[in-house]
Amino acid sequence: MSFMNFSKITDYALRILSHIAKDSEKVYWANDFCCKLDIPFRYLRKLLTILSKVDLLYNPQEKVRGYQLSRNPNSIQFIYIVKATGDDIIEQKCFFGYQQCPLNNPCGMYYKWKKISKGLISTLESTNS
Amino acid sequence: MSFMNFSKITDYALRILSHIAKDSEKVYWANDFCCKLDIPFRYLRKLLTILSKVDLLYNPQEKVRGYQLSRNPNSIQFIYIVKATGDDIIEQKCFFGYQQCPLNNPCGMYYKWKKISKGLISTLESTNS
DNA sequence: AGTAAATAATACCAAGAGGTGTCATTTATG
DNA sequence: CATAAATGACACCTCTTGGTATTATTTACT
Ligand code: SF4
Ligand code: SF4
Repeated sequence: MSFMNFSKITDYALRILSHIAKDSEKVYWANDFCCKLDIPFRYLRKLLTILSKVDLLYNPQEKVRGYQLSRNPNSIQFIYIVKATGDDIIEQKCFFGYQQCPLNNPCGMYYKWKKISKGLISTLESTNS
Repeated sequence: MSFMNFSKITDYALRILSHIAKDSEKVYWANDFCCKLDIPFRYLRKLLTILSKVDLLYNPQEKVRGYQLSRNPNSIQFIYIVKATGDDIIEQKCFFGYQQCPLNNPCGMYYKWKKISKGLISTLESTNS
């Protein structure tokens, strides 16, 4: 029952990385996020380890707790976060949800949908955390 | 794991109504759809009764089987179908998925997201089955 | 050293979407 | 009228996402 939505996990990842980017020198703990970002604490903790594994976050030093961005915030495009958390941004999806187009020629929605899709993707590519 | 997707039921409804619109005089049976439109038969049957109840389809005459559009195909905008099958197209959704914006001022994504959202909605409004 | 706190790992749980099976009813058709 | 086919209604199932609980481990701090 949704349309222009990311999955929850993507929403949360975007919130976290965007929040960290505001002060990317600081070392953050799970506690720093949960209240401000409206993410259930246990789920947040799970998510943080996921983000570490896909190399968006890391523990800054050996034997030190907490998280930082794994690289310069300017180089983390939103689209990378979206893809890393599993949302499939497909360049051109069928408006009717067909896996395989049953038509021989593009239907009336083909170009309109493509245009929207392109705009969306380029926005996600041109913005960073 | 999805982004620019409708729900399955919306996809199916779009396929059905779009298919009927090609020859809106004909009276259709469930059988006419399932093979061509790639919808599981039992689910299709359930969906057809739903579409009848929300007044997108109707049984053309009393005591006659089958389905037709309930009105002129030109007057059935895609956005109406999308809404009727439960997908919530909200005029302006938060990019980060917040229910309530935690910021005082619009964030960097506000206007970009709004623009995409508007384009999407106007496309769905300006196209019909 | 000893305790508190942060994290990792793992299993489990809940709700909803998508899909199937069954049976009863109703109409078409011979 | 009798039979086949289409439909409606309803229960049930499965899989994924989102979320919780538990336990163990590791580091910070006194
Ligand atoms: S042409 Fe139309 S039906 Fe075919 S894949 Fe493109 S959007 Fe889908
Ligand atoms: S300003 Fe940004 S964070 Fe606030 S509701 Fe709009 S998109 Fe969401």
